[in-house]
Amino acid sequence: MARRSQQSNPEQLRIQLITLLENFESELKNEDLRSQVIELVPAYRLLYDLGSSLVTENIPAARDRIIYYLKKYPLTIINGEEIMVVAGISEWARRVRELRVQLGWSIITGVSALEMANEGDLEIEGLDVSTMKPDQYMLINTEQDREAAHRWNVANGIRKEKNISVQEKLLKFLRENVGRPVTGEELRYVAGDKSEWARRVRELRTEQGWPIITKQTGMPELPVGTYFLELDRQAPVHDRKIPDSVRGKVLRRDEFTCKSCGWKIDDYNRADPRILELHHKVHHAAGGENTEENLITLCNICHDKLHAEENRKKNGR
DNA sequence: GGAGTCTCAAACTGAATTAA
DNA sequence: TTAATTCAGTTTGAGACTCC
Repeated sequence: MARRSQQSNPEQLRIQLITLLENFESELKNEDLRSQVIELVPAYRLLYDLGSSLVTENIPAARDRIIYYLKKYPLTIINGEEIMVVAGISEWARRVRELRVQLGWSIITGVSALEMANEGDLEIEGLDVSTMKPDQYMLINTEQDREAAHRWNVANGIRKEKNISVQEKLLKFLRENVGRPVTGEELRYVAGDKSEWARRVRELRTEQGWPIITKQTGMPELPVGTYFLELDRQAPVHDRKIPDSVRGKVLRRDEFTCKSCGWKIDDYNRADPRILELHHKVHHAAGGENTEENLITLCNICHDKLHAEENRKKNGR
């Protein structure tokens, strides 16, 4: 089936629709169901056209009208029915998906919003995203991510892999994108839409020590709902037990800055892909606790140097 | 003729409802 | 209360049609 022809004058469409519905009064007296249904079909067509004609800019494609509408109201919960109206096609959900996964627009649905909100990865001032329904949508970033098509192909390959856990798939995708932000929707897709994917991501961060950060857990300039694997390396085992709450407080106290060399999270670039780590002043092995007082922020370069120096002293070299 | 656009159909999932 | 069923929404490959 191909695209339908579209008329663009809303007032003309409105009048046509009213005329059609008025004429339908006599059809209602007709007892033949099929005849009634056939008479009503043009009204559905007209309603579709009227909805799409509300976008007064000359945007012929339904997909473009959808993103136009979402960009007009970013960080706003949009009902699926609204999108249906401006799209003016029956398969509007298919178009939303293409915009999201193939064209790189950060459109989240209620399903992923809830998952991310539950893990504290999606906080938007003045908005309770956890109340979003599965058929509600939100554009969280008005900038298109043009690398998304490539990432989508990578994600698709990983998603289809057999005999591999959801967590392993998520980690594999993140490691394919070290130093590049990925969206929660992409992670959900990689996970095969299994629930609890956001929890699996948190476990990778807090229990397995992968430096996966979000707006809330270390990189304030990241867009909401975005995940970022800073470096392809795990934190040492003893550093993996630091609670997120303590980690966040120490990073904020130290202003996301290495207390040795002054490297800041803002200085991050792929040519010098450092990460910020927490160093125990009194070593974990010596009974040092995971408290704010006993932790200090260092970049991984300074952290490694410090431990190497301490080992040299310990070995009398 | 090819790119772009759109719909169909089937498989799948989770929520809601109903029956036992 | 639990199991079964229904419903609604999502995803995806395939293919039809339009436009340039």
